[in-house]
Amino acid sequence: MIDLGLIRKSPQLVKERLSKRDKELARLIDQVLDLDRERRSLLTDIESLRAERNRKSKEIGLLRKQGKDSTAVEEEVRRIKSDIEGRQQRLEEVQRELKTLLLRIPNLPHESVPVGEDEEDNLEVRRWGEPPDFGFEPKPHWEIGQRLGILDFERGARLSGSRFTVVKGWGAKLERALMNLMLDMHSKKGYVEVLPPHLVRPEILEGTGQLPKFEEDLYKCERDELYLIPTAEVPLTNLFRGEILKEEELPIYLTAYTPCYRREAGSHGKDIRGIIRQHQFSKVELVKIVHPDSSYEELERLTLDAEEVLKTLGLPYRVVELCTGDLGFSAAKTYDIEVWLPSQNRYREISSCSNCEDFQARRMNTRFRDSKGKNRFVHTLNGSGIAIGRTIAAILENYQREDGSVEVPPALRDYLGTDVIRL
RNA sequence: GGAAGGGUGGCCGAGUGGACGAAGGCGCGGCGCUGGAAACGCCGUGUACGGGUUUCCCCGUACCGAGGGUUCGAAUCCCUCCCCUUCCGCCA
Repeated sequence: MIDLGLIRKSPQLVKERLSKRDKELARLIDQVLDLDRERRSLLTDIESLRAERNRKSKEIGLLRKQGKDSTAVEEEVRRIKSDIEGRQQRLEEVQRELKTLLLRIPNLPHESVPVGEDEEDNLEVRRWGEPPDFGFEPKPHWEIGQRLGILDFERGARLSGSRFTVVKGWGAKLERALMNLMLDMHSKKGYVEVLPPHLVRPEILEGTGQLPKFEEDLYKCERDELYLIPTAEVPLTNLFRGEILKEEELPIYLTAYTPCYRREAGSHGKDIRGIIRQHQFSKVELVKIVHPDSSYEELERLTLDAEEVLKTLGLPYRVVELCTGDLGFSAAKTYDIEVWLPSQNRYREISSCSNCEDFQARRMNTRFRDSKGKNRFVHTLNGSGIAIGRTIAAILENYQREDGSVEVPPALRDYLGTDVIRL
Protein backbone atom coordinates (compact mmCIF):
# COMPACT_ATOMS: atom_id res chain seq x y z
CA MET A 1 0.00 0.00 0.00
CA ILE A 2 1.30 3.42 -0.88
CA ASP A 3 1.46 5.91 1.98
CA LEU A 4 -1.76 7.94 1.95
CA GLY A 5 0.16 10.79 3.55
CA LEU A 6 2.52 10.87 0.59
CA ILE A 7 -0.37 10.85 -1.87
CA ARG A 8 -1.91 13.78 -0.03
CA LYS A 9 1.35 15.70 0.23
CA SER A 10 2.74 15.13 -3.26
CA PRO A 11 0.05 13.74 -5.53
CA GLN A 12 1.94 14.90 -8.62
CA LEU A 13 5.03 12.91 -7.71
CA VAL A 14 2.97 9.79 -7.02
CA LYS A 15 1.10 10.10 -10.30
CA GLU A 16 4.29 10.57 -12.28
CA ARG A 17 5.94 7.55 -10.78
CA LEU A 18 2.89 5.33 -11.15
CA SER A 19 2.44 6.44 -14.75
CA LYS A 20 5.79 4.87 -15.53
CA ARG A 21 4.14 1.53 -14.86
CA ASP A 22 0.87 2.31 -16.57
CA LYS A 23 -0.63 5.61 -17.71
CA GLU A 24 -4.07 4.62 -16.41
CA LEU A 25 -2.95 4.58 -12.78
CA ALA A 26 -2.81 8.36 -12.36
CA ARG A 27 -6.59 8.50 -12.52
CA LEU A 28 -6.88 6.31 -9.45
CA ILE A 29 -4.87 8.82 -7.47
CA ASP A 30 -7.46 11.52 -8.16
CA GLN A 31 -10.13 9.18 -6.87
CA VAL A 32 -8.07 8.55 -3.76
CA LEU A 33 -7.71 12.28 -3.15
CA ASP A 34 -11.45 12.88 -3.49
CA LEU A 35 -12.32 10.09 -1.10
CA ASP A 36 -9.66 11.17 1.36
CA ARG A 37 -10.99 14.73 1.37
CA GLU A 38 -14.51 13.52 2.09
CA ARG A 39 -13.24 11.14 4.73
CA ARG A 40 -11.41 13.86 6.63
CA SER A 41 -14.29 16.25 6.60
CA LEU A 42 -16.66 13.57 7.90
CA LEU A 43 -14.15 12.58 10.53
CA THR A 44 -13.79 16.12 11.83
CA ASP A 45 -17.56 16.46 12.13
CA ILE A 46 -18.01 13.12 13.81
CA GLU A 47 -15.23 13.71 16.28
CA SER A 48 -16.55 17.04 17.46
CA LEU A 49 -20.03 15.56 17.78
CA ARG A 50 -18.60 12.75 19.85
CA ALA A 51 -16.71 15.18 22.02
CA GLU A 52 -20.00 16.91 22.73
CA ARG A 53 -21.75 13.62 23.42
CA ASN A 54 -19.02 12.56 25.86
CA ARG A 55 -19.25 15.86 27.69
CA LYS A 56 -23.03 15.64 28.03
CA SER A 57 -22.96 12.00 29.09
CA LYS A 58 -20.71 12.85 31.96
CA GLU A 59 -23.08 15.64 32.87
CA ILE A 60 -25.90 13.10 33.12
CA GLY A 61 -23.88 11.00 35.52
CA LEU A 62 -23.24 14.06 37.67
CA LEU A 63 -26.86 15.23 37.64
CA ARG A 64 -28.08 11.79 38.67
CA LYS A 65 -25.58 11.60 41.48
CA GLN A 66 -26.94 14.89 42.76
CA GLY A 67 -30.46 13.53 42.45
CA LYS A 68 -31.36 16.08 39.79
CA ASP A 69 -33.43 15.57 36.68
CA SER A 70 -31.42 14.69 33.58
CA THR A 71 -34.09 13.93 30.99
CA ALA A 72 -33.49 17.13 29.02
CA VAL A 73 -29.80 16.37 28.58
CA GLU A 74 -30.57 12.76 27.73
CA GLU A 75 -32.82 13.94 24.97
CA GLU A 76 -30.04 16.13 23.62
CA VAL A 77 -27.54 13.29 23.61
CA ARG A 78 -30.02 11.10 21.78
CA ARG A 79 -30.24 13.77 19.10
CA ILE A 80 -26.46 14.03 18.78
CA LYS A 81 -26.27 10.29 18.58
CA SER A 82 -28.56 10.04 15.57
CA ASP A 83 -26.58 12.87 13.99
CA ILE A 84 -23.40 10.85 14.42
CA GLU A 85 -24.99 7.69 13.07
CA GLY A 86 -25.88 9.21 9.70
CA ARG A 87 -22.40 10.54 9.10
CA GLN A 88 -20.82 7.41 10.48
CA GLN A 89 -22.54 5.34 7.83
CA ARG A 90 -21.23 7.52 5.03
CA LEU A 91 -17.78 7.52 6.61
CA GLU A 92 -17.65 3.75 6.66
CA GLU A 93 -18.68 3.64 3.03
CA VAL A 94 -15.99 6.13 2.08
CA GLN A 95 -13.36 4.32 4.09
CA ARG A 96 -14.23 1.01 2.51
CA GLU A 97 -13.97 2.46 -0.96
CA LEU A 98 -10.73 4.16 -0.12
CA LYS A 99 -9.21 0.99 1.24
CA THR A 100 -10.26 -1.16 -1.71
CA LEU A 101 -8.84 1.43 -4.05
CA LEU A 102 -5.57 1.73 -2.15
CA LEU A 103 -5.16 -2.03 -1.97
CA ARG A 104 -5.38 -2.27 -5.75
CA ILE A 105 -2.76 0.36 -6.52
CA PRO A 106 0.70 -1.09 -7.15
CA ASN A 107 3.92 0.08 -5.53
CA LEU A 108 5.87 3.08 -6.80
CA PRO A 109 8.86 2.09 -8.90
CA HIS A 110 12.21 3.18 -7.48
CA GLU A 111 13.88 6.11 -9.31
CA SER A 112 16.62 3.86 -10.60
CA VAL A 113 14.25 1.49 -12.43
CA PRO A 114 14.49 1.80 -16.23
CA VAL A 115 11.32 3.12 -17.80
CA GLY A 116 9.70 0.74 -20.27
CA GLU A 117 6.58 -1.04 -21.42
CA ASP A 118 7.25 -4.76 -21.14
CA GLU A 119 10.01 -7.33 -20.87
CA GLU A 120 11.51 -6.11 -24.15
CA ASP A 121 12.66 -3.03 -22.26
CA ASN A 122 14.31 -4.88 -19.37
CA LEU A 123 17.97 -4.09 -18.89
CA GLU A 124 20.61 -6.78 -18.87
CA VAL A 125 22.92 -6.17 -15.94
CA ARG A 126 25.42 -9.03 -16.17
CA ARG A 127 26.05 -12.51 -17.53
CA TRP A 128 27.80 -15.47 -16.01
CA GLY A 129 28.99 -18.67 -17.72
CA GLU A 130 28.92 -19.75 -21.33
CA PRO A 131 26.04 -21.56 -23.00
CA PRO A 132 27.32 -25.08 -23.65
CA ASP A 133 28.50 -26.12 -27.10
CA PHE A 134 27.11 -29.62 -27.61
CA GLY A 135 28.23 -30.74 -31.03
CA PHE A 136 24.84 -32.40 -31.40
CA GLU A 137 21.25 -31.18 -31.44
CA PRO A 138 20.29 -30.64 -27.76
CA LYS A 139 16.94 -32.04 -26.71
CA PRO A 140 14.31 -30.28 -24.62
CA HIS A 141 14.14 -31.33 -20.97
CA TRP A 142 10.77 -33.06 -21.35
CA GLU A 143 12.19 -35.48 -23.89
CA ILE A 144 15.27 -36.13 -21.78
CA GLY A 145 13.19 -36.54 -18.64
CA GLN A 146 10.66 -38.84 -20.23
CA ARG A 147 13.34 -41.04 -21.76
CA LEU A 148 15.10 -41.35 -18.41
CA GLY A 149 11.80 -42.19 -16.72
CA ILE A 150 12.05 -39.30 -14.30
CA LEU A 151 9.31 -37.05 -15.70
CA ASP A 152 5.87 -38.57 -16.28
CA PHE A 153 3.47 -36.14 -17.90
CA GLU A 154 0.72 -38.61 -18.82
CA ARG A 155 0.30 -39.94 -15.34
CA GLY A 156 0.54 -36.43 -13.90
CA ALA A 157 -2.37 -35.41 -16.09
CA ARG A 158 -4.26 -38.56 -15.13
CA LEU A 159 -4.02 -37.62 -11.47
CA SER A 160 -4.59 -33.90 -11.66
CA GLY A 161 -4.89 -32.57 -15.20
CA SER A 162 -2.59 -30.51 -17.35
CA ARG A 163 0.40 -28.69 -15.84
CA PHE A 164 0.79 -31.40 -13.21
CA THR A 165 3.72 -33.76 -13.54
CA VAL A 166 4.85 -36.84 -11.66
CA VAL A 167 8.55 -36.77 -10.89
CA LYS A 168 10.10 -40.17 -10.20
CA GLY A 169 13.31 -41.99 -9.41
CA TRP A 170 16.42 -39.88 -9.93
CA GLY A 171 14.15 -36.95 -10.71
CA ALA A 172 12.54 -37.08 -7.29
CA LYS A 173 15.97 -37.51 -5.71
CA LEU A 174 17.27 -34.59 -7.75
CA GLU A 175 14.58 -32.41 -6.28
CA ARG A 176 15.53 -33.50 -2.78
CA ALA A 177 19.26 -32.99 -3.45
CA LEU A 178 18.66 -29.50 -4.81
CA MET A 179 16.51 -28.60 -1.84
CA ASN A 180 19.28 -29.64 0.54
CA LEU A 181 22.02 -27.93 -1.42
CA MET A 182 20.15 -24.65 -1.57
CA LEU A 183 19.02 -24.63 2.04
CA ASP A 184 22.53 -25.50 3.21
CA MET A 185 24.03 -22.69 1.15
CA HIS A 186 21.61 -20.09 2.46
CA SER A 187 21.79 -21.28 6.05
CA LYS A 188 25.55 -20.79 5.95
CA LYS A 189 24.96 -17.19 4.90
CA GLY A 190 22.78 -16.50 7.92
CA TYR A 191 19.31 -17.18 6.59
CA VAL A 192 17.15 -18.90 9.20
CA GLU A 193 15.50 -21.99 7.83
CA VAL A 194 11.73 -21.98 8.24
CA LEU A 195 9.06 -24.55 7.52
CA PRO A 196 5.91 -22.47 7.23
CA PRO A 197 2.26 -23.45 6.75
CA HIS A 198 1.30 -23.95 3.11
CA LEU A 199 -2.27 -22.83 3.68
CA VAL A 200 -2.88 -19.27 4.80
CA ARG A 201 -5.70 -16.90 5.65
CA PRO A 202 -6.87 -14.26 3.19
CA GLU A 203 -5.42 -11.35 5.16
CA ILE A 204 -1.97 -12.91 4.87
CA LEU A 205 -2.22 -12.76 1.09
CA GLU A 206 -3.47 -9.22 1.34
CA GLY A 207 -0.33 -8.43 3.33
CA THR A 208 2.04 -9.42 0.57
CA GLY A 209 -0.17 -8.07 -2.22
CA GLN A 210 -1.68 -11.16 -3.89
CA LEU A 211 -5.14 -10.19 -2.66
CA PRO A 212 -7.49 -8.60 -3.44
CA LYS A 213 -6.27 -8.08 -6.99
CA PHE A 214 -5.01 -11.52 -7.98
CA GLU A 215 -7.61 -13.81 -6.46
CA GLU A 216 -8.03 -15.75 -9.71
CA ASP A 217 -4.38 -16.85 -9.63
CA LEU A 218 -4.81 -18.64 -6.32
CA TYR A 219 -6.12 -22.01 -5.19
CA LYS A 220 -8.64 -21.68 -2.41
CA CYS A 221 -10.05 -24.09 0.14
CA GLU A 222 -13.51 -22.62 0.31
CA ARG A 223 -14.80 -24.43 3.42
CA ASP A 224 -11.98 -23.24 5.60
CA GLU A 225 -11.30 -19.82 4.09
CA LEU A 226 -7.70 -20.79 3.40
CA TYR A 227 -5.55 -20.38 0.32
CA LEU A 228 -2.64 -22.49 -0.91
CA ILE A 229 0.49 -20.38 -0.98
CA PRO A 230 1.71 -19.34 -4.43
CA THR A 231 5.20 -18.77 -2.96
CA ALA A 232 6.89 -19.05 0.43
CA GLU A 233 7.29 -15.28 0.26
CA VAL A 234 3.74 -15.10 1.56
CA PRO A 235 4.11 -16.88 4.93
CA LEU A 236 7.71 -15.78 5.48
CA THR A 237 7.12 -12.08 4.91
CA ASN A 238 4.00 -12.16 7.06
CA LEU A 239 5.75 -13.87 9.94
CA PHE A 240 6.09 -10.60 11.86
CA ARG A 241 2.84 -8.96 10.81
CA GLY A 242 1.37 -6.65 13.42
CA GLU A 243 4.60 -6.64 15.39
CA ILE A 244 6.86 -3.83 16.48
CA LEU A 245 10.39 -5.19 16.22
CA LYS A 246 13.41 -3.92 18.05
CA GLU A 247 15.91 -2.13 15.82
CA GLU A 248 18.60 -4.60 16.92
CA GLU A 249 16.52 -7.51 15.62
CA LEU A 250 16.99 -6.24 12.07
CA PRO A 251 17.92 -7.43 9.56
CA ILE A 252 16.02 -10.73 9.60
CA TYR A 253 17.00 -13.27 6.95
CA LEU A 254 14.68 -16.21 6.26
CA THR A 255 14.70 -19.13 3.88
CA ALA A 256 12.20 -21.89 3.24
CA TYR A 257 11.59 -24.80 0.93
CA THR A 258 7.92 -25.09 -0.04
CA PRO A 259 5.74 -26.18 -2.87
CA CYS A 260 4.08 -23.27 -4.69
CA TYR A 261 0.56 -23.49 -6.08
CA ARG A 262 -0.57 -21.29 -8.93
CA ARG A 263 -3.67 -21.49 -11.08
CA GLU A 264 -1.85 -19.91 -14.00
CA ALA A 265 -5.07 -18.26 -15.06
CA GLY A 266 -4.50 -16.39 -18.28
CA SER A 267 -1.39 -18.26 -19.34
CA HIS A 268 -3.18 -20.76 -21.55
CA GLY A 269 -0.96 -22.12 -24.27
CA LYS A 270 2.21 -20.69 -22.73
CA ASP A 271 5.00 -23.16 -21.98
CA ILE A 272 2.58 -26.00 -22.35
CA ARG A 273 5.31 -28.61 -22.72
CA GLY A 274 7.68 -29.60 -19.98
CA ILE A 275 7.92 -28.37 -16.42
CA ILE A 276 8.58 -24.68 -16.95
CA ARG A 277 5.07 -23.62 -16.01
CA GLN A 278 3.29 -25.93 -13.56
CA HIS A 279 0.38 -25.57 -11.17
CA GLN A 280 2.61 -26.99 -8.46
CA PHE A 281 6.35 -26.48 -8.23
CA SER A 282 8.92 -26.34 -5.48
CA LYS A 283 11.05 -23.41 -4.63
CA VAL A 284 13.54 -22.34 -2.03
CA GLU A 285 12.69 -18.79 -1.13
CA LEU A 286 14.73 -16.00 0.44
CA VAL A 287 13.09 -13.24 2.46
CA LYS A 288 14.68 -10.29 4.20
CA ILE A 289 13.07 -7.94 6.69
CA VAL A 290 15.34 -4.95 7.02
CA HIS A 291 15.94 -1.37 8.11
CA PRO A 292 14.75 1.10 5.42
CA ASP A 293 18.21 2.66 5.16
CA SER A 294 19.84 -0.54 3.94
CA SER A 295 17.19 -2.18 1.78
CA TYR A 296 18.82 -1.46 -1.59
CA GLU A 297 22.15 -2.70 -0.42
CA GLU A 298 20.33 -5.79 0.86
CA LEU A 299 18.68 -6.29 -2.53
CA GLU A 300 22.07 -6.46 -4.24
CA ARG A 301 23.26 -9.06 -1.75
CA LEU A 302 20.05 -11.06 -1.94
CA THR A 303 20.40 -11.25 -5.71
CA LEU A 304 24.00 -12.38 -5.37
CA ASP A 305 22.93 -15.06 -2.89
CA ALA A 306 20.46 -16.42 -5.45
CA GLU A 307 23.06 -16.21 -8.24
CA GLU A 308 25.45 -18.18 -6.08
CA VAL A 309 23.21 -21.25 -6.46
CA LEU A 310 23.51 -21.13 -10.25
CA LYS A 311 27.25 -20.61 -10.07
CA THR A 312 27.59 -23.59 -7.77
CA LEU A 313 25.58 -25.70 -10.18
CA GLY A 314 27.54 -24.38 -13.14
CA LEU A 315 24.43 -23.15 -14.97
CA PRO A 316 24.91 -20.16 -17.30
CA TYR A 317 22.69 -17.21 -16.48
CA ARG A 318 22.15 -13.52 -16.83
CA VAL A 319 20.66 -10.91 -14.54
CA VAL A 320 18.16 -8.39 -15.87
CA GLU A 321 16.72 -5.37 -14.20
CA LEU A 322 12.98 -5.21 -14.80
CA CYS A 323 11.65 -2.06 -16.41
CA THR A 324 8.76 -0.12 -14.87
CA GLY A 325 6.15 -1.80 -17.10
CA ASP A 326 7.27 -5.33 -16.20
CA LEU A 327 7.56 -4.78 -12.45
CA GLY A 328 5.41 -6.92 -10.15
CA PHE A 329 2.60 -5.39 -8.12
CA SER A 330 4.40 -5.05 -4.77
CA ALA A 331 7.94 -4.43 -6.00
CA ALA A 332 9.75 -1.10 -6.15
CA LYS A 333 12.71 -2.70 -7.91
CA THR A 334 13.34 -6.20 -9.23
CA TYR A 335 16.20 -8.19 -10.64
CA ASP A 336 15.29 -11.32 -12.53
CA ILE A 337 17.84 -14.06 -12.86
CA GLU A 338 17.45 -16.02 -16.09
CA VAL A 339 19.05 -19.38 -16.70
CA TRP A 340 20.18 -20.59 -20.10
CA LEU A 341 17.85 -23.17 -21.67
CA PRO A 342 19.52 -24.76 -24.71
CA SER A 343 16.30 -26.15 -26.20
CA GLN A 344 14.79 -22.68 -26.34
CA ASN A 345 18.12 -21.09 -27.20
CA ARG A 346 17.47 -18.35 -24.70
CA TYR A 347 17.51 -17.33 -21.06
CA ARG A 348 14.42 -18.07 -18.94
CA GLU A 349 13.46 -16.64 -15.57
CA ILE A 350 14.51 -18.84 -12.65
CA SER A 351 14.54 -16.28 -9.86
CA SER A 352 13.03 -12.90 -9.18
CA CYS A 353 14.52 -10.71 -6.47
CA SER A 354 12.59 -7.67 -5.31
CA ASN A 355 12.70 -4.86 -2.84
CA CYS A 356 9.13 -4.00 -1.84
CA GLU A 357 10.29 -1.17 0.44
CA ASP A 358 7.47 -0.47 2.93
CA PHE A 359 4.65 -1.43 0.55
CA GLN A 360 4.04 -4.82 2.17
CA ALA A 361 5.04 -3.66 5.66
CA ARG A 362 2.26 -1.08 5.52
CA ARG A 363 -0.26 -3.73 4.53
CA MET A 364 0.97 -6.12 7.21
CA ASN A 365 1.63 -3.43 9.78
CA THR A 366 5.15 -4.65 10.52
CA ARG A 367 7.19 -1.95 12.19
CA PHE A 368 10.32 -1.44 14.25
CA ARG A 369 11.18 1.08 16.92
CA ASP A 370 14.10 3.21 15.79
CA SER A 371 16.81 4.70 18.00
CA LYS A 372 14.70 7.81 18.58
CA GLY A 373 11.84 5.64 19.83
CA LYS A 374 9.76 6.23 16.72
CA ASN A 375 7.82 3.37 15.14
CA ARG A 376 8.63 3.00 11.46
CA PHE A 377 7.70 0.49 8.80
CA VAL A 378 10.35 -2.10 7.89
CA HIS A 379 11.36 -2.82 4.32
CA THR A 380 10.73 -6.30 2.94
CA LEU A 381 12.59 -8.16 0.22
CA ASN A 382 12.10 -11.50 -1.38
CA GLY A 383 13.78 -13.61 -4.00
CA SER A 384 13.74 -17.15 -5.28
CA GLY A 385 16.83 -18.95 -4.19
CA ILE A 386 15.89 -20.66 -6.51
CA ALA A 387 12.94 -22.30 -8.33
CA ILE A 388 13.62 -26.02 -8.18
CA GLY A 389 11.42 -27.23 -11.05
CA ARG A 390 13.11 -24.89 -13.48
CA THR A 391 16.50 -25.82 -12.06
CA ILE A 392 15.80 -29.45 -12.86
CA ALA A 393 14.84 -28.48 -16.40
CA ALA A 394 18.03 -26.43 -16.72
CA ILE A 395 20.24 -29.23 -15.40
CA LEU A 396 18.68 -31.80 -17.73
CA GLU A 397 19.19 -29.55 -20.73
CA ASN A 398 22.59 -28.04 -19.96
CA TYR A 399 24.18 -31.26 -18.72
CA GLN A 400 22.69 -33.63 -21.33
CA ARG A 401 24.89 -35.95 -23.32
CA GLU A 402 24.40 -37.31 -26.81
CA ASP A 403 23.41 -40.78 -25.52
CA GLY A 404 20.49 -39.30 -23.53
CA SER A 405 22.15 -39.52 -20.13
CA VAL A 406 22.70 -36.49 -17.95
CA GLU A 407 25.86 -35.56 -16.11
CA VAL A 408 25.31 -34.43 -12.53
CA PRO A 409 26.80 -31.02 -11.67
CA PRO A 410 29.86 -31.72 -9.47
CA ALA A 411 28.56 -29.76 -6.49
CA LEU A 412 25.44 -31.91 -6.45
CA ARG A 413 27.05 -35.34 -6.67
CA ASP A 414 27.41 -35.94 -2.95
CA TYR A 415 23.88 -34.73 -2.35
CA LEU A 416 22.46 -36.97 -5.07
CA GLY A 417 24.71 -39.98 -4.69
CA THR A 418 25.57 -40.39 -8.36
CA ASP A 419 27.72 -38.70 -11.04
CA VAL A 420 25.40 -39.35 -13.91
CA ILE A 421 21.74 -40.05 -14.49
CA ARG A 422 21.13 -42.77 -17.07
CA LEU A 423 18.51 -45.34 -17.80
C1' G B 1 -15.43 -32.85 17.24
C1' G B 2 -16.93 -32.24 22.86
C1' A B 3 -16.04 -29.73 27.79
C1' A B 4 -13.90 -25.99 30.89
C1' G B 5 -10.94 -21.70 31.63
C1' G B 6 -8.74 -17.46 29.55
C1' G B 7 -7.06 -13.01 26.02
C1' U B 8 -6.21 -5.68 29.69
C1' G B 9 -0.13 -0.98 28.32
C1' G B 10 7.08 -3.26 26.72
C1' C B 11 6.00 -7.27 30.65
C1' C B 12 3.15 -9.01 35.10
C1' G B 13 -1.51 -7.89 36.98
C1' A B 14 -6.19 -5.22 39.28
C1' G B 15 -10.60 -3.58 37.51
C1' U B 16 -18.33 -6.49 36.60
C1' G B 17 -22.08 0.14 33.87
C1' G B 18 -20.30 6.84 35.06
C1' A B 19 -14.24 11.42 36.32
C1' C B 20 -10.80 4.56 33.41
C1' G B 21 -5.93 5.47 28.77
C1' A B 22 -7.05 2.36 32.76
C1' A B 23 -4.77 0.85 40.20
C1' G B 24 -0.31 -1.55 41.74
C1' G B 25 4.26 -3.76 40.49
C1' C B 26 8.34 -4.74 37.05
C1' G B 27 11.08 -2.65 33.20
C1' C B 28 12.81 1.85 30.88
C1' G B 29 14.30 7.34 31.04
C1' G B 30 15.42 11.79 33.97
C1' C B 31 16.59 14.05 38.61
C1' G B 32 18.03 13.70 43.83
C1' C B 33 21.10 11.08 47.47
C1' U B 34 26.67 9.10 46.77
C1' G B 35 33.69 9.61 46.16
C1' G B 36 31.24 6.03 42.79
C1' A B 37 27.53 2.36 42.80
C1' A B 38 23.54 -0.61 44.97
C1' A B 39 19.41 0.40 47.83
C1' C B 40 16.13 4.41 48.46
C1' G B 41 13.15 8.93 47.13
C1' C B 42 10.75 12.17 43.46
C1' C B 43 9.10 12.84 38.42
C1' G B 44 8.14 10.91 33.67
C1' U B 45 7.02 6.78 30.39
C1' G B 46 1.34 3.54 24.79
C1' U B 47 -0.37 3.81 19.74
C1' A B 48 -3.17 5.47 15.55
C1' C B 49 -5.99 9.11 13.24
C1' G B 50 -8.00 14.19 12.66
C1' G B 51 -7.43 19.40 13.67
C1' G B 52 -4.63 23.64 15.34
C1' U B 53 0.11 25.51 15.28
C1' U B 54 4.34 23.78 12.44
C1' U B 55 5.53 22.59 16.68
C1' C B 56 7.89 16.42 18.42
C1' C B 57 3.56 21.55 21.58
C1' C B 58 -1.70 21.85 22.35
C1' C B 59 -6.85 20.14 21.48
C1' G B 60 -10.08 16.22 20.03
C1' U B 61 -11.43 11.16 18.72
C1' A B 62 -10.54 6.03 18.86
C1' C B 63 -8.18 1.77 20.84
C1' C B 64 -8.58 -3.25 27.16
C1' G B 65 -8.17 -10.24 21.12
C1' A B 66 -11.56 -8.76 16.34
C1' G B 67 -16.37 -7.31 14.66
C1' G B 68 -21.42 -6.12 15.82
C1' G B 69 -25.35 -4.94 19.59
C1' U B 70 -27.77 -2.89 24.25
C1' U B 71 -27.29 2.02 26.87
C1' C B 72 -27.56 9.00 27.74
C1' G B 73 -22.78 6.41 28.90
C1' A B 74 -19.22 -0.14 27.93
C1' A B 75 -12.64 -2.74 29.61
C1' U B 76 -17.20 -4.01 32.43
C1' C B 77 -23.67 -6.50 29.89
C1' C B 78 -25.34 -9.42 25.14
C1' C B 79 -24.17 -11.85 20.20
C1' U B 80 -20.69 -13.68 16.44
C1' C B 81 -15.79 -14.79 15.22
C1' C B 82 -10.40 -15.49 16.11
C1' C B 83 -6.54 -17.10 19.23
C1' C B 84 -4.32 -19.48 23.68
C1' U B 85 -4.32 -23.18 27.85
C1' U B 86 -6.14 -27.76 30.06
C1' C B 87 -9.00 -32.30 29.73
C1' C B 88 -11.69 -35.96 26.62
C1' G B 89 -12.35 -38.08 21.66
C1' C B 90 -9.98 -38.96 16.91
C1' C B 91 -5.57 -39.21 14.25
C1' A B 92 0.11 -39.18 11.61
